[in-house]
Amino acid sequence: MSAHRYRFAPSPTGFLHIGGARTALYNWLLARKSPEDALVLRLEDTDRERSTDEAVAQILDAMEWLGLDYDEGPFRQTERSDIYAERLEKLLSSGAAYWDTAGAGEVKLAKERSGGAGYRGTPVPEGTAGAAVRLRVPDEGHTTVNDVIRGESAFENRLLDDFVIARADRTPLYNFAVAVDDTDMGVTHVVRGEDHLSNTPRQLLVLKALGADPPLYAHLPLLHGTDGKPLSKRHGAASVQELRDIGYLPEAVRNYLALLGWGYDAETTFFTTHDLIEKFSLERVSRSPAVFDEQKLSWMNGHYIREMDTAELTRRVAEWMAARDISGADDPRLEQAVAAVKDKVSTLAEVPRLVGFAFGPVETDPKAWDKVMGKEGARDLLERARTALAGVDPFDEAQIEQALQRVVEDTGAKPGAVYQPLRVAITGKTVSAGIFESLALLEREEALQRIDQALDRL
RNA sequence: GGCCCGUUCGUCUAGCCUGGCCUAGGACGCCGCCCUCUCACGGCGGAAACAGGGGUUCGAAUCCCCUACGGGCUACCA
Repeated sequence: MSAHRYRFAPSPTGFLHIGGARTALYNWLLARKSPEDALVLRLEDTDRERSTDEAVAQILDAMEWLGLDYDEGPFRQTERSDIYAERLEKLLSSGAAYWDTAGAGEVKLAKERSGGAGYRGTPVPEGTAGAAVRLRVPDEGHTTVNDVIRGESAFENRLLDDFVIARADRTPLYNFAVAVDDTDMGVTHVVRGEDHLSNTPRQLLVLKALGADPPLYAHLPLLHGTDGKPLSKRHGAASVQELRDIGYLPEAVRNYLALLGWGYDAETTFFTTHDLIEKFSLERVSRSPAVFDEQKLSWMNGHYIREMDTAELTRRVAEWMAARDISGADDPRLEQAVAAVKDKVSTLAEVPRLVGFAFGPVETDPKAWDKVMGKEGARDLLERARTALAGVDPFDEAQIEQALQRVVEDTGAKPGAVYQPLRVAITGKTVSAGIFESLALLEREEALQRIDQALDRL
């Protein structure tokens, strides 16, 4: 059995968008299928402007968070100029490539005259003003892309231009550089976005000129936004960094991303990463674009949170809070707080939102106050609840519940009429964790104090 | 314009290759009911799709053709 080498090539713009993350994930899943396979990370950074070291570091950081490790790389295009120079020379001396002075305008003109046939240049000596290197494309035959997902697509050579593979200063262009890297790095599988399908014949032509065997290609459908337009930076594409900030779990993101454009069977929705590695296959990848739907991600994330061990979840929440200087990250009651809201949240960010009251002063929402405290009998019930709570010992959920239920029974009030004023008094909001849990979390002294404060205001 | 790719519920998809088991299945979302201290969670039920038109066939979501629509590429960007 031979080893496979998968190539993942993000643009290091400091921004790993959802589509890129999915491509990374698919490559990673494939490369992890067998121990001898490898994931090669090649960075598409001919564009020096955007690919600063900092931007590269951000991409790598996002991949690490997602749990996508690589075996070789990151290879930066800017650091491989020797290799491209050598291959370029080889093509030039064999006549497979030549210097030509035509610019975009001339190419367009020539194509119009020839009725749409591909542009063919006239070789000039190196150093001629404005000359760049073009690859000689055959006039006859087809260049056929054999795609694992889409099958065969044939492109007529006659219609393809002799395209530029290097600038006047011999720096390589994308279609050349990438093909050189594929052979040079021994890449066997290229799994990338569909936007590269039309570039593939050009890369195939370079490979052929170099006398190299092409890798296996798989072009994934693009990802679209909720408006049905392709996702792009200026088009509200979420990045994995943003997903991390909002409080998504990497395992949930992996699961969700895997399902964007791929399905295993009619009913399986949840996959452990182990399952994914085992079950994922390119043959089952969809051919049409998928829309990134955060609602479903959110639901799935909630599922992962509920399934997670509370201690582990607490660790994640603490880490998330600490990274954002949110108070309570190192509070010993955090685990108790997490347990109280585990069923209610769908992201890590919602945890401090629901239990933050326990880790800092009450911030009373005026609307909540008016709505609840303005009700008939609110003050009286709050007072009775206070009295009942003062005698609870130990001050734990079970005892608190008993005591408060007695208040409900004795007064004949609706449970909500007793609990809501209490909730507003101690949390400042109408929405929070369960009232018994919230009270216990606060502990008696603090709870009573907050109730007294509320009573004073009433 | 040329070339290439695509089109199943609002969304992600199963089914398509190897026509009949599809009165098209599941999930998110939505609506209703139940549970309930708020919000959630959970349970139950519901509305909701084969882009259109021609063929082939006893039979087509599945095979063929056309049209429409969407997208990509067509840079001395990647």
